[in-house]
Amino acid sequence: MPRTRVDSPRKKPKQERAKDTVDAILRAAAHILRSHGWDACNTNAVAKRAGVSIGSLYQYFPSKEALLAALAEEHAEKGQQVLMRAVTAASEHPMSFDDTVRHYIRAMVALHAVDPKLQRVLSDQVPKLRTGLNVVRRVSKQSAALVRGWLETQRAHLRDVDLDVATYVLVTSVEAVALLQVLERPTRLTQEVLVDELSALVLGYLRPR
Amino acid sequence: MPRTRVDSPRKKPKQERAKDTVDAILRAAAHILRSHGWDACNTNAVAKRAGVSIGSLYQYFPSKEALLAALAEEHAEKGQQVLMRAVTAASEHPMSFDDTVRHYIRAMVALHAVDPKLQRVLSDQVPKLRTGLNVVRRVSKQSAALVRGWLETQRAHLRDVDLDVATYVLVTSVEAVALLQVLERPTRLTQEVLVDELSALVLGYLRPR
DNA sequence: AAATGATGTGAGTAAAAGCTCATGTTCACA
DNA sequence: TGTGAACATGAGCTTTTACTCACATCATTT
Repeated sequence: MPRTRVDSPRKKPKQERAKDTVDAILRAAAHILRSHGWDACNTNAVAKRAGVSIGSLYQYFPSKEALLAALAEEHAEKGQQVLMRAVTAASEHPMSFDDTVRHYIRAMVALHAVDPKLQRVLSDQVPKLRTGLNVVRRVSKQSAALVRGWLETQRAHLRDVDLDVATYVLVTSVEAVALLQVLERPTRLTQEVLVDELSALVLGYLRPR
Repeated sequence: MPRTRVDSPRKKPKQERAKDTVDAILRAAAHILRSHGWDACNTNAVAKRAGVSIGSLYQYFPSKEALLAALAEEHAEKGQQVLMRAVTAASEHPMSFDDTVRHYIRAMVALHAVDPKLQRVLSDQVPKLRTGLNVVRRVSKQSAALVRGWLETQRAHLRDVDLDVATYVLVTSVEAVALLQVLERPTRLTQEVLVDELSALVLGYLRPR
């Protein structure tokens, strides 16, 4: 593997056909990640699948890393939108503590059910992209902040617990269990069951004895 | 990256100095994984760090994959020993339901505190080793079976729950949270706190309302 | 229509990394 | 002390892959 770059911005597409090119490249990268995994996702293969020349790819992405980072950001932003919709829905229809938890967990499970293969590959491999504080990291920080903020308002329903610690424990375990949807799992572990179990996990953890 | 092999067994070391060589190679691979990660762990670097020639490495490991699989197996076996010690300790000193949970969780947290960097790299990357049903997979199956078996004996203390599903949820979330020890985390999340929180998580999940 | 810039091409370069093999060295044992 | 087996060496082969560049084509402006 030769050196990889990371730096130096590249052209932004200005014409319509250039936008199509960029999109074809991102679609192709996503497809290869899903179907053949991270290691198979090399720039030549992406260009070929996208039906463009390797040169075109490097017109818009300065490096392989930048391409994958862009894809990860796109994916993360879609995820954030799903979450934000869940937040506004929750604020418009006030519910009980328990129902609110279920509501958010349902959103998380749904989030990981969209393109789960890609989700898995990205969450496995994105950490090693040395692209500084990127959108992905920002989104997960925001999610954590969201959880923490909500916990703060619900202190009355909670056992005595350090909110930072609780946020970490919750975010981590919910994420890990929701990601299970991609792997081999007991057949009975449907999406609905997953929502039930994660709710039980979270509520049991937060509830005073 | 050229073709990788996977197949064809290689010599077993018979003399003492050959055992030293093999060990040096494994130590070197572990060190590089810890300090520079999976991608930096190439066979040439391993051989160099081990102070042996690349040829020697290939005398004992038919491929890079075989080397890393061997390392993973070694690590997994150490882990299994820790767990088995916890099991026998628990059977020798009968405890309450809650204390038993804490006891196992303490063992899990301790397990992940031993060489946590290596632990993290291996659990991130081992899934993609196409080495069939290997020791690693066997160990995690065994652990799950252990948990499931124990849950079965404790039905009386449990809410009504599908044991397969519960096992999955517990194993996954405990593993994920225990792995947090390696990443950036709130400073207050010490090992002791981790044991407390994971116990709360597990007990809250299993306890009838 | 000429000029200018945006977009597209793909053969080719260079470096990294897995792995081989011809050859040399050490050890066990007669 | 000689002989064969085990062990060790490292230059170099080969494939893979990130990336460049000289050039061609398309779009827009004047």
